[in-house]
Formats: sequence, C-alpha cells, structure tokens
Amino acid sequence: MQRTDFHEMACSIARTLDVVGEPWSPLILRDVWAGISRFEQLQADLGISRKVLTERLNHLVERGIIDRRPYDRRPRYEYVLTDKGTELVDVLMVMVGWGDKWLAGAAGPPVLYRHHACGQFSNVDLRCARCGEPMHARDIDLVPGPGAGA
Amino acid sequence: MQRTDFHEMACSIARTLDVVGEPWSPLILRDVWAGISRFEQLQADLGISRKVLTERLNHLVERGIIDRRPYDRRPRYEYVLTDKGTELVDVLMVMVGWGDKWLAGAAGPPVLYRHHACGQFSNVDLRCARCGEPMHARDIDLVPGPGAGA
DNA sequence: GACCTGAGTTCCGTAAGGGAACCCCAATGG
DNA sequence: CCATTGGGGTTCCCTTACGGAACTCAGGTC
Repeated sequence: MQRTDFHEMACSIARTLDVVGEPWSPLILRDVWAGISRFEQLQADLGISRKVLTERLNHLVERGIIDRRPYDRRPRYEYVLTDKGTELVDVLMVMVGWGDKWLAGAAGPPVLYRHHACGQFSNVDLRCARCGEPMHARDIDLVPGPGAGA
Repeated sequence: MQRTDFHEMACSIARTLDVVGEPWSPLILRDVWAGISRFEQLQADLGISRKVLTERLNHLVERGIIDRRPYDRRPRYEYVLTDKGTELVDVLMVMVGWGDKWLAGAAGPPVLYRHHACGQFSNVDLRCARCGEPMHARDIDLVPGPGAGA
C-alpha cells in the first residue's frame, strides 16, 4: 500500500485513490459488482492473499463502499455494494471501455454490457452533464474550484 | 508494484490496472494532463521518491501512455500525453466526479471543469454510446464477450 | 576552469504483499 | 454428545517494493 497519504491532498483523484487506489481494491469492487460476494469466493477468484483481502474488505467497509452482512445463522458474511460503492463502479465501467479499446487485442472484449434501456450491447460514453455534448480531456479547461488549497 | 501479475487476466479492468494501477501512476497522469510535465516538477508536486518516479515514468512510456521528448539541447526531457494516454484521462475525470460528490465535503470541489462546447462549469455523465440514455452500474447486464477465457 | 541545473541512479532502512499454517465458531452426523 | 466440516478470518515469516538522502552525469553559463 502507498506509504504516502493521499487523503490530505486537495484533489478528488487523490482522495478517490485513497479509497480504491490500493492494489486489488478495484478488482474486489469489480467482483462484488459481478456478484462474487463471499470471502472464500473472492479469495479463490482473485488469488489474493487472505491477509490482504481482509484488510481491503475492512477498508472498503469503513469507507462506506460495501456493507458486510450475515447470510446465515452461522457466522457467515457477504459483501454488497452501497449506493456510494455502486456509483464508484462508474469508474470501472470507463476503465473497461478504455481497456477494451487499447488492450483487448484480436480476441475482443472479455465482457459485454447489455444496456437495459435499449437492449443493445454497448459501451459508456462521457457527456457533459449540462449540455449533453461529448466531454473528454481535450474538451475542457481546468479551473481552481472552491475547495482548492491556498 | 503489485506482485501478482494483472496482465494475464481476461479482464479489461485488470489490464488497465496493469498500466495505471500502481500507486502514483494515476497522479502522474493527472499532473501531465494538467501541464506538469518535467521530472523535477513532478517530483516536487507529488512528493514522490525520485526512484519510484523514474520507474513509473518509464512504465508509462513503455505502455504508450506518455511520450518522453527533449525540450533543450541539454539532456532535458518532458513528458506529454499520447492519444492513448489522453483517452485514459476519461477514467480520471470520472474519478473526479465521484470524489467531488462523495469526498469533497463542505469546501466543495478543488477543481472545476469548463466545457468548451457550452462554456459552463460541468461534470461528466455516463451515457450509452448507442442510445444516449444514462448508463450506470444498475442499468446494464454483464455478458461474457468474445475475449472471455474458457 | 568552477559552478549550476535538470534528470536521473544508488544505497539503505522500513513497511507492505505473498503464502502457508493455524484458529474460531456454529451446524451437522454418527 | 463428541468429532467433523467449512466459511471466515489471524498469525507468522520471508521477500519485495517504497521513502529518502546522497551521489552521478552531461551540457551550459560565468
């Protein structure tokens, strides 16, 4: 894990990385999103060490990304996305779009999205929340906001 | 950094993490995007160790995210985004949206985006590339694609 | 020729990940 | 009613990677 603390930086990227920037955290989020929700399943699917998996799960629960809840009268637990965590999946969806385009190669994308609204296999596209036009890195200027440091 | 190799996984998230999943890499990308492009500037801005900065820059150059190019007849170099790297910034923009909403607190967002197309301060929104309707985690089904493993 | 500056490299101490073994608890089951 | 099973973690040791400071190198400048 990063030794330098990203939490204090006046940057929403750094602060987001403080939540899911550690190795494995995004993949844990992916698995929980995809329905792999129990400790043993996660450990087997990811091949992560049990120690680190415990740490990451606790961290994600503390930050309100996932909830830990019992699913049996025996001490058995599963992890489910909170609203906060579900919205964080947006980041993963965009990563998938980029990875599909630049890294998937001839085999094609490993996973497809079927959009409920239109029923088609599709991908995400970034648009301006105000005018609806495409909004990518080259389409904007960065301006200091109210929460900027001195 | 991660000891387990994400590169071989049949998952575009894992493969993207193999490129920018190491600690600091996303922040380096952010800085280069924002115009902080030289070694000394990056080191000072991030507070990263010089050794790790060197490793990360080399890694990003190898993966085609940034280019290293001389800006002087002396051995001086700057780093600039490639097209591949510029598209990867989409991921950062979505992270900013999430961080602004869930982590910024009362101070408000540290940075604002002014959209060239409409001139307004805005944020990104995820839409279906086919039908244009909103597309978030709950709006899709995941289906194995052609590049899925056995 | 001495000095400066940007861009790294080297070295050491510490902290984090990997892996295997171990532990705890509730529900069977013989 | 004691032994077993199986999920969900802990504990331990080993190795690797980060942080930080010192050092190097090459071209320009005074």
